Amino acid sequence: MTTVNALSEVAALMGDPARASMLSLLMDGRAHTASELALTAGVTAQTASGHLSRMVEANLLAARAQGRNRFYRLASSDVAHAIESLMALAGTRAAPASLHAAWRRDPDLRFCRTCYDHLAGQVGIAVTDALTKAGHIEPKGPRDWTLTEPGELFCQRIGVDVPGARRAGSRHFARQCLDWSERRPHISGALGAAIADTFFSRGWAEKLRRSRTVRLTDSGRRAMGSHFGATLS
Amino acid sequence: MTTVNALSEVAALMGDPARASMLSLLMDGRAHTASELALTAGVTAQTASGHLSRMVEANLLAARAQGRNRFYRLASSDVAHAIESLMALAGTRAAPASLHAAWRRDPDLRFCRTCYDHLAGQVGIAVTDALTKAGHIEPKGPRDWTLTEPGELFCQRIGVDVPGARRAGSRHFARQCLDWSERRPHISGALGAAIADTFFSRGWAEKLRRSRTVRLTDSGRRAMGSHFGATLS
DNA sequence: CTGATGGTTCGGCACCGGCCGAACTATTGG
DNA sequence: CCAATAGTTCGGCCGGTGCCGAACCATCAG
Repeated sequence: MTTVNALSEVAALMGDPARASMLSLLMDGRAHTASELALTAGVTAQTASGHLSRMVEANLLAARAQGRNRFYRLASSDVAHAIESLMALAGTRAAPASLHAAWRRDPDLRFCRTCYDHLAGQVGIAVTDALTKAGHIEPKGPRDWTLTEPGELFCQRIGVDVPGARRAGSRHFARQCLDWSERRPHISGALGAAIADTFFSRGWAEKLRRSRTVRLTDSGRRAMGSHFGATLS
Repeated sequence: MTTVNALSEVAALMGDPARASMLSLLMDGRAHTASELALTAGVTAQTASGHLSRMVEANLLAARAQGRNRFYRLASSDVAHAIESLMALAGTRAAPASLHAAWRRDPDLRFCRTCYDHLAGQVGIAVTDALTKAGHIEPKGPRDWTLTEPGELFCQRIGVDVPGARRAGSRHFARQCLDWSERRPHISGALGAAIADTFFSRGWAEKLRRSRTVRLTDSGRRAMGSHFGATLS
């Protein structure tokens, strides 16, 4: 009963095209201003303002005032995860042919992107697969992983701040997040974020402006081979 | 762009209270009739019918007609996953399956009964699940199974007359029949009947008079364990 | 202080979509 | 063949909500 209402309320919030556009943009994990979000949603500022306050009210978004701007971001990685799950569903919808075309249209996004604050797409999957294959992470429960002792050493070696990730409050440490383009779980949670940080700080990857797309640098490609034993198409 | 629309469309479907109620009920993984879903959603049959066809259209649900009922179930585990993610956002856990009054009224019938000439109820489901899990039968088409080579040997070993079943005229050989109490498919058709015959002729089960209820004998319970690897409540 | 920019609140309009009554089809059982 | 039950389609009503114009705060630059 109550859970039903909660489900419909949350889903209804995501079900409006304008709000869905905003959420999509915010999937890059960054904070965006209200006017920026209004622009991408194709509505006026006052309409966007209404949408945004409703989503903050429902704990989908978090807002932060800075100067005369207000920045909005996803409230938690759980929100990002739910959105990814819905996008995965959209992939199964009717007319697979036309949808395939949509995928082809954005191969870079499928190759590597941010999902909230961790890596997704083929690169995210490749990293996750490599960690699994090497025994660095092991499934624990239906939606989590544990970092094994060799995994801990490996992370230390490539410069992932594991202690920092463990300190990350009540956040899940190593979570499975369903990748909508690859349709398989990649690693998220505090550890997933720490790994992504490593990719960016070591210059293995860089965020493209105004997009969730991430470009893997040449040194990033070499790192994928040497550290993760992965060959990317 | 395309992915945004897809996101909002899927979310909007889940965002209606009536549809959310239906999806919540279907989270038990079983198939439910249209009228049952209408009842729990608190809408009339015609309204429910509209909702259901829209969700089938969007590949959220799968429908199957049987007799004069239409059974609806979640189209895939991905759908269940997405719903659970949304529920997690609201901090509420998915409610456990609600028990139907009919189940409590006749637990024996629910445990084991004949469905025309084959076994149904928990035992029918357990047999079917065991055959599936062991790779003895495999789904073929929307409503049939094929008997694999190991399955053929297994049947021969426990004394199921497979050649006789194959000879059974124009009748379907191995058919999926939706179980009324378990709401999941069990095996019917000529092979299902032959399996039931084996249960009766080997003294594993016996029909109760003036009833569809079937009693599993002690040797039947042992057989369920040894041949089918199933533990029954 | 004044003007400019970013953001929110308010009020009213217009449209979408959920709902039901009524009528119709299909299956089952007697 | 008829009655009962399950389900769908059609048409029209009505409420919720997304939208914008206008007015109203807040911050910053000069």
